[in-house]
This record gives sequence, C-alpha cells and structure tokens, in this order.
Amino acid sequence: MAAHSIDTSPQAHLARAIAGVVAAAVSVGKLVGEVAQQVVASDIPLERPKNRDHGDYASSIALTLAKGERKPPREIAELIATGLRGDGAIAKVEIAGPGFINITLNQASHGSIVNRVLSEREKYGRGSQLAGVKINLEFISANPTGPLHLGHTRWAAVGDALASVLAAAGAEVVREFYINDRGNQMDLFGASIRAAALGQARPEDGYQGEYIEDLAKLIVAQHPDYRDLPESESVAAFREAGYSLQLQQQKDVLDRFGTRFDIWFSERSLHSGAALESSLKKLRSQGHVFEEDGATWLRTTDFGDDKDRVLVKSGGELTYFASDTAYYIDKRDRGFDICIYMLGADHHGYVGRLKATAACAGDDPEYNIHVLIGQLVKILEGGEEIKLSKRAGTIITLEELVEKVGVDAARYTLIRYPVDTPMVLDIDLLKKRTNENPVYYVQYAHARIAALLRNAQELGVTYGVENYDPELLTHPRERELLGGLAQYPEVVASAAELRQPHRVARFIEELATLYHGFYSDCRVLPMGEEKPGAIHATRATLCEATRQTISNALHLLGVSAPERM
RNA sequence: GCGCCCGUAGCUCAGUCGGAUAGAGCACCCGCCUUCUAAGCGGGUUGUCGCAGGUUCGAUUCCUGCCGGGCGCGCCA
Repeated sequence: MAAHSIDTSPQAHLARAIAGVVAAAVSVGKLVGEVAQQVVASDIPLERPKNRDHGDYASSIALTLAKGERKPPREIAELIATGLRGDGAIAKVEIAGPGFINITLNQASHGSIVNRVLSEREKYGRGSQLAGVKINLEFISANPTGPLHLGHTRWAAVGDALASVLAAAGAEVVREFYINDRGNQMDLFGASIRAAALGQARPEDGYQGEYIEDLAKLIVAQHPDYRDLPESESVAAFREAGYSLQLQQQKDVLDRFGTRFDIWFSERSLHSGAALESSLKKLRSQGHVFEEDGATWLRTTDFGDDKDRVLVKSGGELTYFASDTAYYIDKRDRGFDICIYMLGADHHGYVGRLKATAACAGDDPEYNIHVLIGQLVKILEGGEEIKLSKRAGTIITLEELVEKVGVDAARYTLIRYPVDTPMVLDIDLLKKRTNENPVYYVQYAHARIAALLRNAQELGVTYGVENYDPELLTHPRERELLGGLAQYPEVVASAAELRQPHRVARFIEELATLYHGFYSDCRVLPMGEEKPGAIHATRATLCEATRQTISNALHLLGVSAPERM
C-alpha cells in the first residue's frame, strides 16, 4: 500500500503494532522462526471477538507462530503482549485460552474512527489495494432475443455491486455487456417474429413467449412490407428490427434497475473488424493451433481442458468458441489486466476452456482471467416453484420482479447471498413490506438516524467532530457501534479481494443491529427541559458517522439510503 | 462414466485462506412506546455443521472415500 494512504483505523494500527513487536523480537533473537521473520502487518490475524470479555480485538498470531518457534503459544503471546503494553492506543492486553492476545483500546483511540469517517465522508471505506489495476467485468451478456429473466437479474444486481466494490478498492473498472448477436438463435428469433406477424405457427424450436407477438405488432406497424418479402429476406428484416427493439428494451430495463454499462460489445463487431483474424494469428504464434479433419483447432488440453476446441469448422465457418477467444484477446488488447466473467451454473463447463484459452494466448490464467459461477435462482410463488423455460414463455423477467418488489428490495435480496449459493426467492414473501425483508431493516436504520439528526438540529444540538468527545462514549453499546464502524474498510477490501459483494450487505445488517441496540439503550437527544450538552453532541456525531457509513455501503450495492420511511 | 457446485436450527441462509461456548432473520413464548421513527430493543427455545476416515495442539473449515440434491460434458449458440 502506498505511503500516502496509510490506514488509520484502530485495527490497522494494532496490526502494525503487533508486526512491529514481532520484528523487534526477531531482531534481538527472541523469535527465530521463518514465519516470524517474514511477518508483515497485513498478515496479522485480528478479529473482533464475539465475546466482549475478550476485548475489542483479538489476535491468534501467537498460535500461528508457535510451531516455528517450538515454544508454547502462551509464552509467545506474553512476549508480544509485553511489547504492546507501551502502545498509547491500548488500554489493556490479556492472554487467554491457548494463547489468544485480547486487546482493549483506550477511549480516544477507539472513538477516533468517528473523526475518520466524518473527514473522509463518502470516501470512507475506499482503499487502494487494487490501485492501477484495470479490470473488465463482464456480466449478464444475454442474447438480444428476449427479455432479461431472473438469472440475468441476479447478475445485474451482483455484477453492478461487484464493480462498485472493486472500484472502491482502487481498481479502474469497466462494466461490459457482451451481446450475443450472431448465430442460429438470431435467425430463429427472426423466424419466430415473422411467424407471429403472419399469424402462422411458430417454428417448433423457436421462441414462444408472448413478447414475440408484441415485437411483431410493433414491427409490422412500422414496416408492413416486411411480411411480403421473400422468406429469407423477410426473416432477416424481422430479425434485425426485433434485435434492435429487444436490445433497447434490455437497456431501458437495466437503466431503471440502476445497472449501467460502460460498454455494450457486439459479437458481430468481432467478425466485422480484425479481432478474429488477429486473435487467430496470436494463438498460432503461441503454437497451440492445429488442423485436423479439415477443421482448425485450439489445443486447450495443453492447459487442462477436457478436450480440444474447434475454432474454424471444416466448412469454413467460425465457431462460437472462436468468438469467445477473440473476445478475450480483444479485452486484453484493450489494456485490461484482469477479465472477470460472471456466468450461470449451466455454463460452468466453460471455465476450463476459458482459462485454457487465456493460457494458450500466453497469459496467466490464475491472474488475468477470473470466472465467477452463479448458481441458478429458484422462484416460489403461491408456495410452488415456477419452472423456467424461455421457449415455453414461462419466465419471470427482471421487469416483473421489480414491479412486484421494487428496485431496492430486488437488488438487495439478490446481492445478500454469495453467488455460489443456489437461492430460493419467495415472491409472496418479498411482496410483503415487513421486516422479513432485510432491506427494510437496513434502510430503516438509516432513516431513523436521519430523523434523529433532523430533530437534533431543531433542538440546537450542534454535532460534528469539533464537538465530539470520545471519552464520553463509555457505554458498551457505544463501544460496540464504534467497533462496527471501524470494520467497514476491511469489509470492502475483502469483498473486493474475494469478489463477494454480499459481504458488504451482511456488514450493513450487522451495523444496523449495532445501531438499533445503541439507540434503544443510549438516549441521544436532550429530554424535556434538558439543555443540549457534550454528551448529546457526541452521541449525535456518532449517529452521523453511522449514517454516513450505512449510506456509503448501501450506495456500493446500488440500494438507496432513504432520509424518511 | 467424467467434471463443477451445494448439503449448517422447523424454514431461508451467514460463517469456512483451521482457532476460544457454531451465528442471523423468520417462526414460537415472555417483556419494553407519558419525550429521539416499535419497520425497533431485550430475554427464552432450537443443532450428530450429510456420513465415515485422515492430517493437526485444535477441523463446520484442509485431504480421501461414500450418500443425497443441482448443473454441465456438440465441427449448437
């Protein structure tokens, strides 16, 4: 991490302090193990123990070092604890259990997080561990042959949130949507619309949804002549018109959902430009292309794929896989260090070939390419599962879900689970505007603080860092809340590193719980004739820092932070 | 057959780069609004962390095998 952005949170301070003590012990020969010699602040395990008797922070570092030192962990813990006791931020250090170091901070240090939050404001939580890294995040990437369904919706929410989280960690992120606008399904799409326009039965394997009728009507209204063209021209005309309308519909729906893409990338553009040819050239130069049975293959088995893949069919046509490889290489040529793909579970078979493709192009598949596999979403309505079938037209679309539960609830619900969890959405339950939906719980906390701060101003409580005195925050609830606020930057950093935006959602829920607990036990504003004093200003300032943190976190997820509910 | 994902409380799910008594919400029972939003707070009840081995001071977490569920294995896109 760059020197100008030293993390000033209490736990970062502790990590540096512990690393410093260990390094000092190494230099005088009290610690000799390899692990101890190499330890740096970012390696120091430091957590907020569930049990408050275990202090504000606890570290298991002594247990980790014990093996290399061949000494009892408690002895090492004592050594470190002794070194820490001189630290001005620390009130108490205790050794517990097998060798945990439990640390209690002094008031000023523990309370200083409020100053940090209120000086950084909407920037609180941002870090720099991904500074200078260019990331291409591709998600949704639906065919332009129909509305976006629930699976796409999960990605629309999670992908957008992940992009924000990565950006918050300092990365330069581009959100990209790959439009699969080539291939048989496009002709099938055109033929389906044409059939609807002519009042004929749709092709058996064609698209059956009602939206096809709507598209047909729209197109015929503008271009009645399309029906009279020779069949293949007519299919093409309906296909292109339908493509354009459907793509625009997807863009509009996503826009209303709050997910906006930087780049809409057309598969066709790979073929009309030089991308395909130059990618083939690159792959050939790396030596993994071969000819067999009249087709051109990429030897992906060199890098762990199950089987080699065809790039050019014996008939001379390019495969979808050829597009994929060209697309990947094009992204790299555009300067992206890391290409993240978000795919549905039904596409997990692609992971091997995508990674192998990157390797064939001479890249590091462990760094340059990252594939996230999302499990499918099941929907319950009226207690029964709705089976999804695009062809049969029984799908829940992004639009329908939003109509039913609203943007905030839809986004938040989809984001709060890790993507590899197969999730069950109960529509009936989500329709209820009750606290069964965590998004209300979290938004309520924000609105509650906003209301309180409005009242504070009316009552003449002048809150803010200049009237903030951390020595007054001695109540256990206050200490808990301060500890929660301090966790946020670390949560964002780990969400970015692990590509798991749901961690941010879980954090907000925890912070909301801490706030509600504080609120019910600690009176913030003066009562009756009481005059505003230091405790009121200090507590209101703590509230403001909490509001800011919740707001920042909700914004990362694309969920609104209401002032009133 | 081969590969990937999942299996944690009655339900929906966190937690897992090994760490202190396994958590939350919902549901159920009992309290708390004459002053800041009760969409809230507090208390109670709930578990063979799928099963069996292994590694370890320590395993829900790592390894192996099995059982159960989902998905994928085209010169389709």
